Order: sequence, then structure tokens, then C-alpha cells
Amino acid sequence: MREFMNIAKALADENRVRALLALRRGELCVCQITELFGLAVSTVSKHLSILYQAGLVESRKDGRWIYYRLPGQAASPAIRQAIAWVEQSLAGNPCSAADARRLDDILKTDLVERCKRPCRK
Amino acid sequence: MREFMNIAKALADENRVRALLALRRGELCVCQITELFGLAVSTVSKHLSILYQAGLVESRKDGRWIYYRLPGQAASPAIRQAIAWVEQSLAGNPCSAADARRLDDILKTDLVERCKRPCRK
DNA sequence: CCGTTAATTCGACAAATAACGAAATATTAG
DNA sequence: CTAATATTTCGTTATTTGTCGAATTAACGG
Repeated sequence: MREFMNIAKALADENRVRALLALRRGELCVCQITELFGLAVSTVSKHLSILYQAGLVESRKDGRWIYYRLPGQAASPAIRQAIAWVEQSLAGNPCSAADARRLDDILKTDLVERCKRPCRK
Repeated sequence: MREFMNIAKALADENRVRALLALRRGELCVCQITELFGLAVSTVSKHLSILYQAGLVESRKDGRWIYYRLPGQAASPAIRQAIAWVEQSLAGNPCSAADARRLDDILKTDLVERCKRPCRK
């Protein structure tokens, strides 16, 4: 029951659900999600931590960046069913579509241009 | 998105999830669920109201009693998927099984014996 | 009618939660 | 080593949420 309630509580916040939807297209680092949401970095980090605790996202560290992604096939049925529910319920959702467009821009100009190149002074 | 978040928030409380599981065996009135949970009637009523607002339960009035039940086939896919997720995730759950046993007793002795008979003095 | 019962609504209060900025941690670049 | 960057952790604050008891509404029985 504990595990289920962790998942349910993690899904009970709109920003966390938005994060899961944004991750459908692939892994994102904290700063990209922060840019997408327009929230404080610490707030986004907390949200991702809650999703992680619930098992709804996995993470990987790459240098200074920590990338979050949706869990793979090894995830428990409860997890996979929860994510399927979110995706199917909000597939064509306007808010989700707007996020997807904004994410396009962020993915084009954010990390690559700003960070991965040799640091400009 | 609003509709989805209403459902998600409704599922983010353990007592509300317990209520959904208890309703699997059929409709229950508020006083029976109150007996099962050991909470104040007003608290249980509030929980059921939240489930109702989210579309996760339906209700029917019968005299002084209001019976709540899981939604039928007419429910939206989002609702049916949410309930399926709860049921499958917590099917063999110990807490759910304990509730089921206690509910057996309540269903035997509560409404029929106490109320539906001619009122004893 | 009047008293009883089932349920909801209301008002209060404590606990949980989401948000922020500042401080701490870790990693890379120079 | 030092400066800069990405992220997390911590402390604080404002809001939301769960709970209760009291008051209210609705239905039934005498």
C-alpha cells in the first residue's frame, strides 16, 4: 500500500505530471525542465526527487548534468500502469502540446548552445 | 488536464483508495464506510464527495441512506483506467484484505439489524 | 408535529505540501 | 587551485488538505 500511495501522491501535482509527459520524448536534465516550467531550480529538483522516490523516473549522471527519464521495461507493473494511465489520459491534452512546443525550442538552443560548447567567458 | 488532476488528487489519499477498494464488492452507504474506517462521519462524507467530484464513484439515495458505488460502463476511459490501476495494484494487498474481512462483519450486522428493522425503543 | 437518524455543510485547527532563496556539494574549465 | 556551473539540501513561508465537532438538511416513524 505504501508503494502505491507514493505513486499516487507523486501524480497528484500538475507540475510532476507535466514532467512525466515531457519525458516521453526522451531524457531531460533538471535545467531543461526548469526552463520549461519557469520555476525555481530547487523546486524542480524536489519534484523530480519525489518522482524518483516513487519509481516514476530513473536518472543518470553525465558530468555536471543529471538526466531524468521514464523507467524502462524493468519497472513494476504498478509503475508501468500508472504511466500508461497518465499518457493515455493526457495524450492530446492542450497543456501537454504547448509544453511539447516550448520543449522543442529549449532542446534546440539550451544545452547545446549554452553549455556543451566551450564556455564563453 | 483539470479533470485528470481531480482524479489524481482524489487517489492521493489512503482512505479514499481504501473506499474504492471496499466498493468493489458492491455499493455501501456512508455509515458503513464510517464504521469501517473509524473516522468521523463528516470526514468520510468529505472523502466521498471528493471521489464523487472526480467521477470515481456514483451515488444513489434510498430513504435516509445514500449509497455509493463504483462507476458503471458509462464512465470515461480515464476513470475506468484509474480504477483498474488501483484494483490491479492493490488486488492482493494485506490492508485491503483486512478491510474486506471487517466489511464482512459490518455488512452482516450493521444496517439490517440496526436500522431496517422496526426501530427498537 | 416531534424526535430520531443519515448525511452534508461549516468553522476551526493541525499536519502536509509546494514554493522560494541561500547554502552546500560535485564537477568541469582555466 | 580557483572560478563557474548543475544539482541537491536546508530553512522559511504560504497554501492546501485531512480531521473533528457543531450546526443544518432531509427522511422516516410514532
